[in-house]
Amino acid sequence: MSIAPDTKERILATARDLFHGRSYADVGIKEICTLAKVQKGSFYHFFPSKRDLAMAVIDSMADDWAHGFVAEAFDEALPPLERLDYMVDAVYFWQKAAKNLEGRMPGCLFGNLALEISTRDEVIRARLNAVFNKASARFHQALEEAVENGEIPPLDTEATATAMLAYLEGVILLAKTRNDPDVVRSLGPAIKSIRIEHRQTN
Amino acid sequence: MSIAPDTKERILATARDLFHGRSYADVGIKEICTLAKVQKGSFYHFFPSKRDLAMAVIDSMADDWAHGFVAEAFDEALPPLERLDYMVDAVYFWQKAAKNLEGRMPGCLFGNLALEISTRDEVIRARLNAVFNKASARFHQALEEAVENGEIPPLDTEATATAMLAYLEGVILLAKTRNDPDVVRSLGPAIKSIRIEHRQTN
DNA sequence: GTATGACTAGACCGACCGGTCATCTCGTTC
DNA sequence: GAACGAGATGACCGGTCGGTCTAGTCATAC
Repeated sequence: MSIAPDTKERILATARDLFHGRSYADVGIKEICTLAKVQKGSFYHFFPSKRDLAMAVIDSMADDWAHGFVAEAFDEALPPLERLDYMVDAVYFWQKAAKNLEGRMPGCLFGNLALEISTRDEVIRARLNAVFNKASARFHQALEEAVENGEIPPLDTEATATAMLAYLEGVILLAKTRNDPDVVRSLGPAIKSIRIEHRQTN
Repeated sequence: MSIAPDTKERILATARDLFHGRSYADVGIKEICTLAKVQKGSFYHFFPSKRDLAMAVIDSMADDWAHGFVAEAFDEALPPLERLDYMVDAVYFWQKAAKNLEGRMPGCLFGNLALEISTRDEVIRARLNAVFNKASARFHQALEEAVENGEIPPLDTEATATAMLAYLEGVILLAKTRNDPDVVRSLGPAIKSIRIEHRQTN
């Protein structure tokens, strides 16, 4: 996107786009190199293997997320429940923009990779799991605040946060299968209806 | 599983297990043939291509679903809301059994394939979408009945049904990423909390 | 008893895969 | 200005991929 970035960055960005838009297995190193205008030897100078590239892509995307629209959506200046709507909106606009560009809804890179390779690679699975845990923590914090503020009745904030993340991933999955970002907009807001009560500790 | 089924059935069953347990791209025809004790020539006698095999696998699995535990879960003799719990339980036990057998949670074959290949193959995408629509219809019917019975206040049953399916898929996705079927049991029941109100038509 | 056609068998194919490696370029260091 | 090393280059490798093809088996039909 920017002008002549470092070779490594170019590889990373290209791989990210290709993995996201298609899948890990379907994208070859040769193709990545061609699009990134990098030679095969250079590629292997920076990344020991395709698998390592995948992990770098995950880290890079997770980083962008954390400091990009996720940070915006979960801005502590926003009322907690509005953050959920913001997040849903952000996903919607992102997916819609991607579809307009490439004709297809790419879905969530992490979800895609999780279903594709987490059965085959324990390390990558753990990595993706960590990303989800971080995302879940954002929801958790928002819920905690919402309960404190009295915006919602007390509930099991941790479990509900995870459930909300699951719902969001599920909505993206369904939207991708329909190739229709509007699914995110129509189903997304219901994320606020999800509730898991405290396990009775009495 | 059964004793010496037809060659075509053996191929289908083997491919289903392998695709489900790993992924479409990661499983080669040679491997399917070996495990199914079938020669390559025989394979291509029954299936024109790997892609056609994938579609046959989807159809076969969808059929098994529809007549198997989904039919059980959504048995009209059950109270509507109990059907949701039944479905969640069924998913949990299935995933847990699979994990005990193979060490890894395979997740939902349809969800897996949807994220892996729906960006690349429009026909398969549509096929998977149809499967999801059928599943959604089950939820829809249950919700309709629940509203009629007065078990729950009126709501947009169609949108809510889709949202519930999305939630279930999302929960399975997260559980697979954690490789922990218990996630299904702990988050699953919250499916009943999801509500999408009627769009105001007044 | 021979022709037919569904099915089996497995050698074979070109393309492509992830990955290696010897060679070269070129800025930096002394 | 020689030595060095990060990085670039692209030919090359063994293996595997999905898929083809010819030959052969065998039950049935006539």
